[in-house]
Formats: sequence, structure tokens, C-alpha cells
Amino acid sequence: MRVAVSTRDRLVDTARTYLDEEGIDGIGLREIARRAGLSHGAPLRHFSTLGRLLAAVAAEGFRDLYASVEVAISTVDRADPMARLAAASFGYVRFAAGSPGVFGLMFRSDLCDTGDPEYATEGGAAFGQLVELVVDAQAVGFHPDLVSAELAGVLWSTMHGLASLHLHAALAPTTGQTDLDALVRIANLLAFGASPTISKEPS
Amino acid sequence: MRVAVSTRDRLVDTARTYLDEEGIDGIGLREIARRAGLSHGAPLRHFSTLGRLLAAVAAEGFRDLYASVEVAISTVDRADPMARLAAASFGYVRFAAGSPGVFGLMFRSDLCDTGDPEYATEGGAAFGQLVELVVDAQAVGFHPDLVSAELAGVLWSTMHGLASLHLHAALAPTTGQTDLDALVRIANLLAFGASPTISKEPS
DNA sequence: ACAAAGTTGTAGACACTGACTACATGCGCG
DNA sequence: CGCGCATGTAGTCAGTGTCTACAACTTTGT
Repeated sequence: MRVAVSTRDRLVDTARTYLDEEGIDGIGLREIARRAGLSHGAPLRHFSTLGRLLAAVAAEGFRDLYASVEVAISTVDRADPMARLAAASFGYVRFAAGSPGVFGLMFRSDLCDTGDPEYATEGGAAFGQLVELVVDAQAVGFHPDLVSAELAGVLWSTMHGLASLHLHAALAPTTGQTDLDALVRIANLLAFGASPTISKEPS
Repeated sequence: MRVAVSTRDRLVDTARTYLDEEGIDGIGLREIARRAGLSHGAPLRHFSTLGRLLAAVAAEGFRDLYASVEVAISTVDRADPMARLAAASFGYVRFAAGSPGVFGLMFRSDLCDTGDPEYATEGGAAFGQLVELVVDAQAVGFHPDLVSAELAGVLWSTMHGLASLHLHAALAPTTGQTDLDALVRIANLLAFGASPTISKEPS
């Protein structure tokens, strides 16, 4: 929680708060302006369009996602790449579960302007973080024959799918299941095998 | 391609066509009415709200998804549950790639009214189809200790994540990768192991 | 057969949205 | 000081979803 100094930052913060409190549905330029105590046209002084404003929110989301993964992998042995990869999974879904609104926004190309350079930079950084983890894992024998970026893409997709479907409650009604961590454990079991060191979530 | 007999069916068909041609962005009640050659209020005579109309479109999407998976698994040996499961993966992403607009809509709870009974029924049927495949696979030794619905949820999530991120082009820029089938092959490799019978896509 | 009732489509209105414009205010800097 | 420029305001425009009144047509009961 950092204090909003400029109006620009306050707008991004207001949007973030709205997303996590009210969800992604009613978000809009005028609503953000209202909550920030500004006139309906004020945001356009700082962002040329609503999409750019939301792209800035999403970029901050990617930074938070990066940090969440960083925190998760810091709890396990630095010399165990497989454990770090498994921990990263929990960091990913933990961010999604903790900031569902922002997470939902980050992958909504119809809402946030994905052409925004900040969006691309932060998104790429988050993915790059995972690729590094994958490279380390490959170095200790985890599917060393596969292209790192592709392997990372598949692992990302798994966590992304789990988080997405969980938030959309598309699985819950039929599975009667809300424990996201349990599903991540299963996913890790499938991907990494039944190692006891990675079958439990960290910290 | 079946001929639209009632106005109601024509509206659903018009929305479908729009989604696959123009994407999900500009869809709306008035736009659908325009394309169907009706006045802007006509759709509300058949659907109480835009969300219900789109829910009907999504429900038809779930039926098509079901059919796509059915086609995919029909190409492999009926007595090989693992091969059928792997084939189902291709059926899933093939539908998503072939009908990106409808696929995107199906999991957008802010757009289509997920409380619609038809939506819930068809969505549940599609998931049930996967659960059956998983049960068969468990019977031949594929993680028999896990809860079928949870295991199915994880597998669904993986395919869902791959399709979602692929369509959002969120992975493409960093991975430089557009071959969805290749990613599915990797995902199957991770989940099912390196059996040559499932490492290639069917048909 | 004929009128009543229901169904279906139209047209207008309302509140709302994102974006654009003209205008006012206030700040920094030569 | 005074000129720019950045910032915020208010009004406007085209567009949206939804509601309502109304017209036309179809079905139904007697």
C-alpha cells in the first residue's frame, strides 16, 4: 500500500480498489473518476483512453504477480529447481485468488490496451521469470529436450486455466470444489510427478 | 449450417456469426438486431436481456464443444482410455481455435447470464463428458487415487488455459509461438507421459 | 364466423457510457 | 511580470441496454 502522490497514480489506485471490491463488471472511466473525486473527463488528461488506464492497472498487476511468485519461491530451497517451480504455481494462483479483479483484467484484451508498452514490458517480465525457473529445472533433468519457452507456456497455461475457471466458478458447480490449492497440488503432481517435497504448498 | 426457422434461432445464429467474424468486442443487442434485419428492441421479445441471448449462444457453443471432443475421440481406439483422453485435448483446443468468438463468450460471466438453465445444463454436459473419459483412464491406472472430478478439472484447466492464452495472444509475443497443437502435445506429454500413441494429434 | 386475447415487431424515451471540445484555473520559468 | 503549458471542469455527441406505448398479426373460444 503506497500513498498516491499524483492524480495519475490515484486514478490507477482507485481502479485497482474498485476491481478488487466490486469486480470487473461495472468498471468505467466515469465510475473511476467519481470514486477519485474528479469530474468525468479528468482521467482523459492522464490516459488517452480507458484502455490505457486499465493497461496501467494491469501492468501493476503483472508486477504484483511477479512479486507473489518471488515470495513463493523464496520459501523453498534455492538449490531445488523443481521445488521452486512447484512453489511458483502456488504464487501464481495465490495472486489470482487475492486480486481476482486485477487478474481478470490482465488478460482481457478488450478492456486493457495490450499495445501499451508498459503492459507488454511487465507481462514479458512475469513470463520471463517463469522461463528462468523452467530453464533451471531443465538443467536438473526436467524435460531437457523441450523448448524452454514452450514448456513454460504450458505450465503458465495450466495455472492460468485453474485460476480463470476457479474465478469464473465454472468448475465449482459440477465439481463442488472450491479449494484452489488442492487443484494446484494435483496439477503439480501431474506435471512434476509425486515428489513429497512439492506435493505440499509452501509456508 | 442449419437454416434459421424462428426469429429466435435467427438471432442466436446472427450472434454466432458476428462473434466468429468480428470477435467479441463490438457485440451488442442493437448490433445483433441490425444484422438480423430487425428493430433495436426486437430481440427483447425473445430474450429478456442481452445476457440471456448470449447465454443461449454459449449453450450452443458447449454443444459444439461436446461434439468437437466426440469427433476427436472417435478417431482413436475405443479400448484405449489414455489415447481417448489425449485426443479429447485436441478436440477441445480445436473447437476453441475454430470458434474463438464463441469460446471466448462461453467463459465470460459478465456477458452471458450464467444463471440461464440451458447454459448450466450444456456446460455441465461438456464437463461430464470429460469426467467420463477420466474415469475410464483411472480404471486403467491413471492416478486412480484422485477424485475424478478434480482430476478432470485440472485437465480441463490446462486445455482451457492453453486455448485462452493462445487466443489472447498473451504468450505468442514472448514465445514466438503460434502452433497450438504443439503446445497441446507438450501438455499431454506432461500429464500422461511419453507414450508415442498420444504424442501425435489424431486424424 | 367473429371478436377477444395473446404474440411479435416497431418506435420513442431514459439513463448511462466513452470520447471530444471549449473553457477556466493555476503553476513554473524566461 | 507574463507567457505557456498542464490540469481539471462542464457540455456535447453518438452509442448502448432496457422499458413502455402502440400497431399488426395469429391464435383461440364460442
